[in-house]
Amino acid sequence: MEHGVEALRDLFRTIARDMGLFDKSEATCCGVTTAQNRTILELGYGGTVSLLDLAERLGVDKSTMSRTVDHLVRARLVERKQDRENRRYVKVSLSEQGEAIFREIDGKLSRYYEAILSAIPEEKREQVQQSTLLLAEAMERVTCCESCDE
Amino acid sequence: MEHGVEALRDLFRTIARDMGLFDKSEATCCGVTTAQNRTILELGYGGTVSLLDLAERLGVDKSTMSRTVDHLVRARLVERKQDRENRRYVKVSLSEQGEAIFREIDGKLSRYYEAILSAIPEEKREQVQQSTLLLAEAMERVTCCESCDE
DNA sequence: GAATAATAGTTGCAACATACAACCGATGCA
DNA sequence: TGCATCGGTTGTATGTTGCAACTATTATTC
Repeated sequence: MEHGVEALRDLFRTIARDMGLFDKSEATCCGVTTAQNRTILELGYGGTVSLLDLAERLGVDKSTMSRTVDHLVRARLVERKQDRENRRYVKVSLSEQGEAIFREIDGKLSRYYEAILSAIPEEKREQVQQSTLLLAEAMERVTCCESCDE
Repeated sequence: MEHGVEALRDLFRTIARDMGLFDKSEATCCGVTTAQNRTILELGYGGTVSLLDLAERLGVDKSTMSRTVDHLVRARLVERKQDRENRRYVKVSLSEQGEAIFREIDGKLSRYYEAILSAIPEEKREQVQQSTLLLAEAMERVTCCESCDE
């Protein structure tokens, strides 16, 4: 079990690396930067959200988020709307063109994960999927209960 | 199996998100940026490498790499040395202080993955580790054989 | 062996990402 | 009514990113 940590870490290093590379290629293919890509995905999956919400989900400062949204608005991919109920809030959502880009990226992602699944021996797929779920749950529990400096 | 792709993608979204957040916190905790952090890790695990090699592994342009190394050299964490055999090459390696930072980050990573493993039911750990290996192998095969636009 | 090509790296440039701090307007609370 | 808080934006400074042009070094070709 002890040496297993090292192995797990190594594996995650390659996984993170591969995901990062795909992330980049996927973004540049669609003519957006990776930060913009992540924003589009978050909006595509999560629907309309406030700017601060968006910043929190992506783990960036609200000022950074504001400017990334600026770029996307200028590119006509995203729309800013003031919330009528509470005028402090800015509701951010995908435009028509933004939705199109989202569907394109989403399709790329589906094909990517489809390819990964296909590359796993058929009789192992069930096990891998179940394990991925366990892993995701474990990570969720760890990241939300742990500060960085202890 | 078909709906499994969607599930897998969703899981990976949360995994990628959590890893990204940890990546960031781990870097800022040690006083370096995430790009610098990745560079330090690559040098720590991979030893002395050429600049172009480093750029390729991290998936960035050589100019970007050159400048990131600049910053690390200025911060005394990394050393540049011309290769005597072939004077075109620049050998990049961690300095004494760079090694120290690396060990610090490496320790953080170990504790992180240790925590994740601990958060997985004991009787499932073996399975999860095996699955992670399968997944990493599958991703490796997919990313290296696939262009982004098909 | 000299001309040429290819390779490794650096630098100029322009755009974007990033965080912190200061600020502004809107809302909540006392 | 006045103060605090909250959501966002803007100023500032630094880092990241890629493309293209450049230098220096090595390999190739004739």
